[in-house]
Amino acid sequence: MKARVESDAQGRRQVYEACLEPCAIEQGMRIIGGKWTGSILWHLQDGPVRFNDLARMVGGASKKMITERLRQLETQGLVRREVMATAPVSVQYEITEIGRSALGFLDELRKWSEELPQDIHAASRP
Amino acid sequence: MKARVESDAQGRRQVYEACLEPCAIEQGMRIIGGKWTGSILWHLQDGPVRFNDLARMVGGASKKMITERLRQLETQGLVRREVMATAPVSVQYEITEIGRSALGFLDELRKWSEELPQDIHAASRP
DNA sequence: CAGAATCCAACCGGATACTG
DNA sequence: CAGTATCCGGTTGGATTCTG
Repeated sequence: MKARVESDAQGRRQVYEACLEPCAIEQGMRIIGGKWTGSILWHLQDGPVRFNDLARMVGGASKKMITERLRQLETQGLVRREVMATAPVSVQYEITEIGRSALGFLDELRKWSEELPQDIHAASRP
Repeated sequence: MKARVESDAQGRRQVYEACLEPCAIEQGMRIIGGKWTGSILWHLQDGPVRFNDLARMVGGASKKMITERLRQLETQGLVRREVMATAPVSVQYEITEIGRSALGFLDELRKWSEELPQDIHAASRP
């Protein structure tokens, strides 16, 4: 999992590349690190939310983005989609148990992020 | 921080958009969610590492990427760069206290990712 | 060794307009 | 309401080559 650098008997350095592929951290980031993904899961933690409400809750994201992320989360099994047979049609999104299992460190991330010196966020813009 | 959907006395739904900007989760992701960023920090946790060693440890990343992420982490104060006056020149990268404070949930992320059903990772490719 | 420079194809994501 | 379709500029990131 973690690569090491050591020196052999002759003092030559050697890199043990134990983290070639797949790296769990990178893999995990590709699941919940996408733009808006974390926010979407976060806003689903208290129960099902309808599409347009979700789009409003995740401030700044376009409906196109919300749709794409939701589709991805659905195929990954982190979110469940339910169509209510009403008129006009209503669609609910609900977090699954797998999705819920990510909320723990999403909260860790939130706390970490909030406690950072403010200028760090400023320095994070391209 | 978290948006809510409620119904008023007349039964009309209302979205309280408490998560407009800045959203701590998104902000945090923009710091450590970048490609290779997590891996870089992860491989610095046991002490300073030289540039080329780091490039080998973070499997799959080009030197260009490693450089870019390291520069970003440096301006954000998560990583410290030290040039050793040797010949040929040697450059060390060391994690700072702020950077170290991220290792906690990076490890949470790693554990979460490792315990996921394998096919989820497969479903995460575009 | 530790990058910088350049090139370029692929992808991302916002804006806008349209639909059942 | 809950999307889909299309356009399109900007960014990303790999490959390659060069340097002190």
